[in-house]
Amino acid sequence: MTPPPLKLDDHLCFSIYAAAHAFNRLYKPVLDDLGLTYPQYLTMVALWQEDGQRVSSIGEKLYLESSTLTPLLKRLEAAGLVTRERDRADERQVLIRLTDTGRALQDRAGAVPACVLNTSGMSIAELQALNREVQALRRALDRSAA
Amino acid sequence: MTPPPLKLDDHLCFSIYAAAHAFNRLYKPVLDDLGLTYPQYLTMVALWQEDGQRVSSIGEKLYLESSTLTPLLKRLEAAGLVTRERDRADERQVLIRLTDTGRALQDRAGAVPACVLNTSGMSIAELQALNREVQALRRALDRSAA
DNA sequence: CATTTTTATATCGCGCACAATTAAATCGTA
DNA sequence: TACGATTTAATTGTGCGCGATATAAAAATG
Repeated sequence: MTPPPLKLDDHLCFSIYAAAHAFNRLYKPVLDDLGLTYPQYLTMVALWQEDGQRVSSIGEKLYLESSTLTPLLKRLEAAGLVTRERDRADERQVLIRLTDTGRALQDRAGAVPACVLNTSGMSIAELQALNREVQALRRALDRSAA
Repeated sequence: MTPPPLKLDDHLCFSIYAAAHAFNRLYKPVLDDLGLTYPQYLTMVALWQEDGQRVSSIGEKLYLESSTLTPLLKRLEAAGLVTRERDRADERQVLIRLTDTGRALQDRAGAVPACVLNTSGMSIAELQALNREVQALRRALDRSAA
């Protein structure tokens, strides 16, 4: 009486994994226009929301480790979008701040979420509802991991 | 009258992206036990469902390119789970077949989807319903990309 | 005040993930 | 048969993403 083996399409994890790739492909031309990768875009969104954050603060919001963020932030710095500066009060911390160029990029960044609305054929309400469901799933998966 | 800038949590793409990472973290200990990474697990699921596929056939099912699959399949071959053999009828094609070890691994692989049920606190019906919604989202995003 | 522990970021190694390119085999059509 | 177009997989280069570890600063401890 072993349970029947799950097929690919029965895996919720796979539909999530595949949807993440689909978003990446959809965003690719728009993000190329901004000169950003997708994780870089998320980092900029976090900084537009609150400037002058520490590396670990960004990591907590994006659920990413410093081993991922440090090189990513160096690339954003090389692109002239952010500055990386040690906090004088606590030299362990590195403060990430937007440059004028980085701040200005926000004006063009609305094209990213906009293209989801255009191409998915789903309404804002539908997208918001699904967003809440997936957020609840993530929280449920994270709870056990803690 | 520019639209207000979207915050991180307003992004459906981000909840999907973060949920994919959460699955990875949840699966990590179980997959370590099987000696597989997550994309390797998906590849094995595809082969358990249908043995003897070409590289491109696996790629179509997982939405992955040969540049991703070729090294991944070589690692599965090195682990003794699959064989890679050129089709004699058409030497361009490489047929991927399960070894006895690879087939046998399926018996222990049920632990992977099982741990979602255990830790998410969601019912099978809820997980299936969300799966269908996310699948529909992926299809909607893919349609425009074609 | 010296030692230990904790905290914050950086480094390294491995495995994806994809775009662009290459190389080889097959097919289509003259 | 010839030969350009197509198909199939492999290769290369860039950028994540994380675990393990290193380094340095700050805080806690005695």
